[in-house]
Amino acid sequence: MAAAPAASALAPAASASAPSGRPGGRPDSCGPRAARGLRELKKERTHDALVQAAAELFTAHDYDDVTVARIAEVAGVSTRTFFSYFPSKEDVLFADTHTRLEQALQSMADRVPGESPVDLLVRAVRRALPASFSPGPGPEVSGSALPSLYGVRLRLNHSTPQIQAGAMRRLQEAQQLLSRALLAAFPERLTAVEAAALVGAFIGGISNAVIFCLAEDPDLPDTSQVAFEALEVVRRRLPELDRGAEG
Amino acid sequence: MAAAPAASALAPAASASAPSGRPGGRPDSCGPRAARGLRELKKERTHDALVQAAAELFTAHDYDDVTVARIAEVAGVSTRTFFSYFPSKEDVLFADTHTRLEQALQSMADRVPGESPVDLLVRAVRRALPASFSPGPGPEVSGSALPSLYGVRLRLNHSTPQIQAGAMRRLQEAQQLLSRALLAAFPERLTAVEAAALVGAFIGGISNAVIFCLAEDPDLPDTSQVAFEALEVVRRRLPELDRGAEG
DNA sequence: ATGCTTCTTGCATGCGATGCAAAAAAGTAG
DNA sequence: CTACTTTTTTGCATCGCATGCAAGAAGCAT
Repeated sequence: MAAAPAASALAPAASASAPSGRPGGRPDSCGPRAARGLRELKKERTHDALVQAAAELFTAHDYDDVTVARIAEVAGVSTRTFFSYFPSKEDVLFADTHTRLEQALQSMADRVPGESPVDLLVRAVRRALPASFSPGPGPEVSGSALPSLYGVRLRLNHSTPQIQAGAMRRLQEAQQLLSRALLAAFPERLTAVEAAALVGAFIGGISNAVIFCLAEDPDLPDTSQVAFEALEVVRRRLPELDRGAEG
Repeated sequence: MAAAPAASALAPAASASAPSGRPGGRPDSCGPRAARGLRELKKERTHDALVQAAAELFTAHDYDDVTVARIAEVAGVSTRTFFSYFPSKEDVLFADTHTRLEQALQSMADRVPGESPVDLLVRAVRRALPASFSPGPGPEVSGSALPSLYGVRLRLNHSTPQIQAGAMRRLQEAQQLLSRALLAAFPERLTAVEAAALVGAFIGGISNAVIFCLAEDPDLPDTSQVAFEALEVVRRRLPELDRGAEG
């Protein structure tokens, strides 16, 4: 359908999901189906209903043609309640993105002895990539498989600047956390600039390649293929592309 | 004061500045002071007045505390008129960013014979960098020196997610154009993925390093120093950081 | 001046988002 | 089951951003 962002791919950041009121995004950790009380259970149900409703509506209509009131209506709650689950209309679209980032950060945490900084970074990125580009149902969050918010984001990203901007900002925040984690894994060997430059180079190279190719061909079959190619370019072929010659 | 974005640094994209009505951003090209009629002159004056008013207000107050109505009032026009000069409140903050991108794209156009792809890219980036990080008055647009929107962006960028998002989106669009230009400069030697990966790696590495360092120390004296360091890391030290050893 | 074009302005409208207080539901005793 | 506390939902009012429209004002030509 549409085209632009590998940005949404690598996930958002650690922003608190609960706006003001109590009914936070979801009963925090506590295993998938360990709802202790009826309260927690209904909160989870409402949360999922809102995401589900949003996914369906955004699949069928443009971003600006879907009102928060309509999402809430389909989910069976009042408009006001929506904003006690998500701080903005935009956020419901990124409800599933915390998982990938946490995976990547986890990879960063357990580092293999002989590994180089780039090794570690690449391993973390590789682990997050496949889940980021599968157009199928996103990683099931909390037992009930949510609809593919990734697919919706992918389509809305070239049609709606606001979504593209939000995706890029979240990707940026993820890079900050990854940089910090990489620096923490190699406190002796890396400076802050080196860690951040490495993370930015790999994530930036991959995401820009995917976005660029999607802009050329919106119906690109395999985006993860492009992502892995770009990864290799940044890691291996960069010196070669720095050698002068006549093209 | 504040902290985050080298993003705003590299400028925005080719988005049309005029929303709906005629009174576009500014009489397009036609030299600094070649106003042919009274119409064009007043348009330019109003445009600059709006930017000036916005810069002053955003310098003194937070983004959300400055209403469009107030900006228009200070500029001496009606609220409605603001939106015939800028499509949104956000856009007035990025009124000066087209210059740097055009500079970089221009550098891409005239390529030196023996130059490698990385050479060319680095030259283009190097040319855009200094202008991007000087906290002084931005590049004077059209004769009258406008106040430093860069400084305002820098401060608002860590306090206002919306601005950070907008800056990242514009940087992303700039990367798209740079990728296309680089590919056009080396049609035989580069694939689309390679060109995009290169651009993304360098811009991503630099911007993430600057943002990361600014997050650690908001009052960092010389951001361009960090930028050039990051550039060298991506270009030269990447292979070294890929060699396994005990840290 | 007479018209034509272009820009400005005010008005009405719709939507996103927040604060507040009342109503409803869940949880906890007794 | 009843009474009481806590939490969640809801409606309502409000504000700001943004757009469309039509009337008015200003530049501009003949």
